[in-house]
Amino acid sequence: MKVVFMGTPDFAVPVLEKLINVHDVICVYTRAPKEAGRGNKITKTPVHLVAEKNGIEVRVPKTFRNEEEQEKFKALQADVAVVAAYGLILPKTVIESPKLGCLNVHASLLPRWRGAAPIQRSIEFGDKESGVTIMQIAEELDAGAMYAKAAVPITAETTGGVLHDRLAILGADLMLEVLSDLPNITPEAQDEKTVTYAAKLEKSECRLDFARSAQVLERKIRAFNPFPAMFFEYQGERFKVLSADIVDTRGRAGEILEADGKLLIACGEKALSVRQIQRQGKKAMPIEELLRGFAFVKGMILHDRQ
RNA sequence: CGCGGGGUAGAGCAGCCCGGUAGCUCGUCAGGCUCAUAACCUGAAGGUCGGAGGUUCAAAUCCUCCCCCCGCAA
Repeated sequence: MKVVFMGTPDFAVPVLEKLINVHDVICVYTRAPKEAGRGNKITKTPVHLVAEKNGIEVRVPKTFRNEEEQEKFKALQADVAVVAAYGLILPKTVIESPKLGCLNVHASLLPRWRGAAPIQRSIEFGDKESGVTIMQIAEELDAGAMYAKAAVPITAETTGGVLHDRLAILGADLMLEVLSDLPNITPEAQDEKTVTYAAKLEKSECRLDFARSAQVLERKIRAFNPFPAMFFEYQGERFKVLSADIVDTRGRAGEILEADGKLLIACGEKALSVRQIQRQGKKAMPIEELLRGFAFVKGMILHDRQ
């Protein structure tokens, strides 16, 4: 099939790569390169790089609102468009242009967790499972009828990063399955009553608020590992906490209960024993390693707000 | 030229500002103690202080350039 692919971040890469193996990807749309990272260097998107490597035409329109861009899309005469975390709103004319429509892969079991950060939110809110959904693109965000879903369990060890990578591959495989039998599948409408929304991740929610319970914080730490990562400040330095265990101990919220061999911090309810930590300017490491050369003062209170 | 931190023994850190025999915690090895142990005691090995120049009687430390890692902001 003649496929147009639209996607931007790492999550979209496995889908694109698998599509290239099986179908005729005639054009790739992605977000325009922009200044990013240290030094603010111009950086192409992960999808952009993969497309280039495979010699596929890359288009980076800023918007689809103008007719010219819409016409250019139609002129491709694609059989189907596959969209994965593209980041641009598609107007109706574009959605309806490919013969078999536009398919989207979304990293949740819709209608739960429509929106920007479904992977992290599912872990943060203690869901027992997550998954991917292949659906039609509709004008309303993530609201299209569903072709297929695949679920994966969320365990006490599931981090945002691990789940992200797993769903990216699962989504890619499921997308290919659906494409192979597309005309014979009848999409199922989403139950609007059970819709939830996954708000995008904000830096402001990454500061550890030790007044909250250890359970809530541990889930957030796990969901936000490795990115954007929860952190606390100690003597003006920032420390990311990549993983932690819940310990049944009490203390004043934010108090360093132990700092020798382990780092135990009291929370509003129970306490957190830090496992993986990253000091600013340093690499992530097990807490025991940092503690061999760096001393936290026992009894000090880590404030949630400065 | 976005802002900033860092590269010192296998690991984690101090020392650098105010040049003068390279140090701490852990690990490793050997021995001792112990019913025993990730415990304790004694001893040992292990470093061209990221690289290259420069200043100096003398550079981990001061100056210049380069390489690598990371945090922040976008």
